[in-house]
Amino acid sequence: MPGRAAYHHGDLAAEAVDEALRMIAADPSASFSLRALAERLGVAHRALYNHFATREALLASIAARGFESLAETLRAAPDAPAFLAAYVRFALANPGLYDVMTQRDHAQINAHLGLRAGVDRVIAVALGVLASPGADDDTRRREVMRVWMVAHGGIGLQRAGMLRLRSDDQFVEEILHIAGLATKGEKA
Amino acid sequence: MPGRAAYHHGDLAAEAVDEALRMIAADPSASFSLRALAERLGVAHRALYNHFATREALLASIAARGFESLAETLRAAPDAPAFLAAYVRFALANPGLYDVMTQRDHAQINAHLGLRAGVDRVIAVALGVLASPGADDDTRRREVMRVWMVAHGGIGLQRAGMLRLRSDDQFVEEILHIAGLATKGEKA
DNA sequence: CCTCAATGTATCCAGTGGATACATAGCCAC
DNA sequence: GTGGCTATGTATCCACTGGATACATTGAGG
Repeated sequence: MPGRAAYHHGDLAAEAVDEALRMIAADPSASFSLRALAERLGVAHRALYNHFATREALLASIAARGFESLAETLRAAPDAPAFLAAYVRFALANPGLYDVMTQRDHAQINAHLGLRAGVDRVIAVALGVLASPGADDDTRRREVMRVWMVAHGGIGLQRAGMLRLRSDDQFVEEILHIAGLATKGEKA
Repeated sequence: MPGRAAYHHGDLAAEAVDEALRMIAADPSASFSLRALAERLGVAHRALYNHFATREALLASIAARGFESLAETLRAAPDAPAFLAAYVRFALANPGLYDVMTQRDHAQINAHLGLRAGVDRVIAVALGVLASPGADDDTRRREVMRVWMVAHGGIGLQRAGMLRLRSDDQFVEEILHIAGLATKGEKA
């Protein structure tokens, strides 16, 4: 449980998440290991279990931080094309983190308070930028989901090498086109 | 490599892929293990390495079979809504396999011949069903990519529990709506 | 028959997530 | 103070993983 001050180490829970984020950013392809994290923190690997019940719980906390960070990034987007571009660039710039964020198990998202909150913040920002102000809730939700699905799916396909696009810049331009949010003439 | 007839076991390579598909279908959440597979085949776990250089190579072969199977399923779809519905249902019905298919590494897809071929077959079918016959290649490709991105992204979000849709049927109906493909009597 | 390469086996290794048992350190009640 | 309580961290073990090396078996072709 965070919030507790320093006993031996000084808030190990927070430091663990910080260091894990650094490790994941440094080498997204390497699978994240509790032992490697513990070694970097100069701590017995078992110490982490005093703060996170399982490895998955730690990953959920990392994901939560990722969604907070993503929401903050997206909040700067003035319109739909900027939103989509920012989302895609975040995912491509932080592939390991994006995986941790989006590959959590169904149940975990609702179980982990911070994670649920992070996801909801992203959705809230999206509703503000992407949805038509006057429309009913169902329509607004669908407008958001459409962009989200295109973005999430496009990222997955791009990273899997299914698309034949060379650079990430090219991909961003292309996905704006595909989503119907062309950079010049754009619709809702 | 395959093609070789029975020495001790009878084509172990083919049997390994078959049995692996069964295991993945039986328990998608369980992480696939070479030892468990070998035990089911009644063979030393190291024997598999005589046919597949690494675990990833085996997974690539599994993915190739998955794409073949998917292409065959999709070929029956008469129009775009049916195509999208069939794709989504395939993924939701075979979650473990779909993960193996879509989470291969970029380089692997082009390295593994069968895998590349399987992906291309799916794309070919998609072009036939989803693209406007008269349009130029860029437009046709984008039409396919748009549906593919919505499908792939939607599946990922649904499975991650990001959407709030209860049943898979509900999800199929919703994604047809979101993709702008009418929801009249379609069912797979 | 006899060689030889393909195939399968035995055994080892380092690394993993996780569990149990124990040591330590700070806080509070007395 | 002091003694206990609980949160924290450590030591050690376990079953399991992917992978490597060394060896046994098998069957086909000379």
